[in-house]
Amino acid sequence: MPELPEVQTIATDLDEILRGATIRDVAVSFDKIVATDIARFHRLVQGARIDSVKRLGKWIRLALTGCEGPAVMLAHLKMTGQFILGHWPKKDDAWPPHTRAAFRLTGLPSKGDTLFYKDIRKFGRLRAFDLMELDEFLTKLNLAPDPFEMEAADFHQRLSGKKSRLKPVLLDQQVVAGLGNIYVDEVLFAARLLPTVRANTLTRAESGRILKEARRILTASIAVRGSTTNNYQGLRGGGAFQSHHKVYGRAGEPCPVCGHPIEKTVLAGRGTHYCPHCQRSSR
DNA sequence: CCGGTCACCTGAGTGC
DNA sequence: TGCACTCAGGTGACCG
Repeated sequence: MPELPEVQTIATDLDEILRGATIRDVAVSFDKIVATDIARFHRLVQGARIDSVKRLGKWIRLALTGCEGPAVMLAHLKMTGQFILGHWPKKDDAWPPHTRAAFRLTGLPSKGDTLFYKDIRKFGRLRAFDLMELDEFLTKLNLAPDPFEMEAADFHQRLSGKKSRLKPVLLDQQVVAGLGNIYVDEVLFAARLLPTVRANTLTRAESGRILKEARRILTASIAVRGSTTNNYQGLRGGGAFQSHHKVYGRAGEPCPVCGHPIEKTVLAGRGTHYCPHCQRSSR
């Protein structure tokens, strides 16, 4: 579901609400959602204080202080994961629909005492680590910096090492973190480059344009709490950036720049939207 | 290294 | 109404 702006919105909200709270109870109702050893997950998380919540690419990172010292919970929402605040169910009450895990907290300002992790499609994953394990995991993940953290020269260098088309390269979280299917299409439209262009053929001006447009679009989206299509709900409702999408989800509609109908194809297995008139392979 | 396909899952929308 | 089919904001594994 979420890409950088949506994850940023969620992490910022969670940080504000959860910072300083303590996790009193943990319940996991779908075991596969926890991708590290589940008994250890409980040991690391139960009783821990939440020190901060931050975004890392499309990951959410909760810094914890538990009985065994510092720990970290990483969450990846994949397509349909959500964090929602609510109330710990009384004895026989059911969990809210699609609840996969729940964290009962003390020290919350209001709005309930429980953080629910919901996930319709069950693709999302929660992990808990001590700091050494985290280091090991992040090394394996090899996550690239996001567009705000990356210099233009570094970005150009990374693209110049890839023979593939721009679409799959920009989706690759080891090349640049945070972009997903919506924002890649939007960024390439703004940068006036076709998604089929080979990444290693770009000039510095072209790669610079991609990075600049990525920052501009992501910033604009964060300012309105991200894009909402189907399932995304932040802690305070959905975002509004979908109404600013120029090509994503607009196949057949006129291009906002030239009026030519927006086309949709499949590239790298993903629906890909573009204007064949405004977007070119070079120049 | 690259591209294509599938797997992981559920639900919404569409067309007959 | 019911059914079959397609598609969905992500990623990882597998194969040629």
